[in-house]
Amino acid sequence: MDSIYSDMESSSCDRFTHTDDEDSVRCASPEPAQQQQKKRRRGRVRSEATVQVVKKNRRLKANDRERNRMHNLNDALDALRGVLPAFPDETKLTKIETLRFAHNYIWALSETIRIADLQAGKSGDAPRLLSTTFLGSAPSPGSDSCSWSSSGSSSSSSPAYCASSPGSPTGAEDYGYLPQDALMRFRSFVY
DNA sequence: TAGGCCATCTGGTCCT
DNA sequence: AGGACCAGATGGCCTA
Repeated sequence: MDSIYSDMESSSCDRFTHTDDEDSVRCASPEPAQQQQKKRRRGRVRSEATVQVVKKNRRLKANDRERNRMHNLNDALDALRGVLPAFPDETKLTKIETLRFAHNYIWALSETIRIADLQAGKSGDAPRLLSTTFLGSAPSPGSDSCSWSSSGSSSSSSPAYCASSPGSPTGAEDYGYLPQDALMRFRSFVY
């Protein structure tokens, strides 16, 4: 990072001079005083060096905003991790794992509610769906595990990420979005 | 050491 | 004009 800026300064404005007491950057003026006065009278004429300084400051501000934006995004991801079922000693889910897991989790909850509505007052099967959906033994709407996707208004469609790497929510042994041992513990947790 | 994940910088584009 | 958003590039850290 420092190298980038030092690069910028050295290459784009070789008239820059650095003062020892501050971080500011200045450009030495090679022009005679008379010429400078003319420019000043004409108004908003900026030297090339000044333009470079302005550009650099804008870039630094933009970097700062971008950093904050990404921090906000990460905070939101952390909040999402916080509401997903997890274990205290579990390693933190990666970003993509968090998103996929959340997607599947929401779908499973929706399915649970739907089944519960359908079987209201009949049986206590609904709570089992949540666990079986995550853990691989959920009944699949299609014979192949992941060829089905959420399209249209069907509430029983599977997560759209089903077929995407790294994991399939319906394959018993392939759960790229959750560590294997976590799945084993999650199984007992949900049940 | 290769590969995965992440933070950051950067330039482009769109919007207000 | 300036800010938000996005995607690509880059380099650091960690793990198998």
